[in-house]
Amino acid sequence: MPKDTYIPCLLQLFRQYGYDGATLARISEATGLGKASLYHHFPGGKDEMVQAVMDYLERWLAENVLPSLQGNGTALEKLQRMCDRLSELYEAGRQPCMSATLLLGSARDLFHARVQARYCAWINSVAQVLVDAGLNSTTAQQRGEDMVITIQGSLIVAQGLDNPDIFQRSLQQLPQQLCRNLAT
Amino acid sequence: MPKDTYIPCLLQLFRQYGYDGATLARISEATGLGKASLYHHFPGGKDEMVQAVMDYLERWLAENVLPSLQGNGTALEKLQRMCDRLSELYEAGRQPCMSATLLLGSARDLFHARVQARYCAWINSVAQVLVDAGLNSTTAQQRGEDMVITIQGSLIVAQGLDNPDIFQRSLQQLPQQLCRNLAT
DNA sequence: GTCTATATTAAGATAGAC
DNA sequence: GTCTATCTTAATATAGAC
Repeated sequence: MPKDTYIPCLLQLFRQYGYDGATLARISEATGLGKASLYHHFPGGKDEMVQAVMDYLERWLAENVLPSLQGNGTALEKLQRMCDRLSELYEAGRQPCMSATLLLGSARDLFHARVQARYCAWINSVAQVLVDAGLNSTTAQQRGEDMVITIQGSLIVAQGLDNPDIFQRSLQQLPQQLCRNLAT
Repeated sequence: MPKDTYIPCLLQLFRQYGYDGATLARISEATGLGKASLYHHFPGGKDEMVQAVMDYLERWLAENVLPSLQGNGTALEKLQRMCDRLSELYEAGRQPCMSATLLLGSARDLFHARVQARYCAWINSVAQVLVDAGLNSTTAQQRGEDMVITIQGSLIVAQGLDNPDIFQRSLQQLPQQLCRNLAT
């Protein structure tokens, strides 16, 4: 089997258990591959597995999330489309975010630079939508940050209260929050 | 030395490295105690260490955060005082939250129930302040949830962007957000 | 591309001296 | 209350057959 086959499975393990908790024993069991086979596909070990998942996620964002911000419609409509895609990615609040899991653990330094770059790109994309809709760039930047804050926070609280609805409610209110005081 | 001496050090390790990443080797080095001494203070091992840190945090919240909600003043003033205390706890955004770190890792099941109870208590306390100020209870509950969402989310994003100012800005805007459309 | 078998290191945990 | 020494298990990783 080509190694791409195992990426969704690896995503699942790393976002649920974190870098340390996703042991080769668990990975072996979940993928159905022996440890030696895993090293055949990923000679760099877990480090390379995480990088491969990040490649996959970056592709997914580039093909699904960012285009929803660039199509037709008002800023509100664009952000609503984006939120629909994010709800898929996080399975309506049932799944944590891998980047958050990696930031909060011993592997932070390994992956921090890449997570930071992705957060920046995402924030800037949302800010650009708001600037195009007439908002000043300082406020637009803040609201881009607020978007990631709300996503990440509601995923944590959904985990903590064991209630995915909290994520869904936050996501549903988010586009209007980001577009408040906007002419369009 | 009494075992309480080591709690702040343990808090630091668990919130930074998580349950798996805070190895006995690291704990031994940071506390200056040998492994056997650690088991003298905490016979239950890391599990008991985390529980002791949670005891400490619950005491800290009960003595610092909750009283700031029960003193004199408007709802806005109460929430501002609470945010000042939280800024101390998270060292102005430079430190992650231990409960989030524990929720996003392999030890989730061990500590989830206790984290859930604390989130609920905290949300209810804030909701009560807003109800007392005239808000209906459904909206007050939602805003209590929004408070934890904003705290947790801004701590994650502060870590991700390596910029604690994001936490400080969110915290500074939070009380007014929670009190919006309020008569008082 | 997958396996069995194994090497190596580090993890959590305990015994018993001081 | 702290230590050294040790045990047991589990972790990452590799060699080499099929």
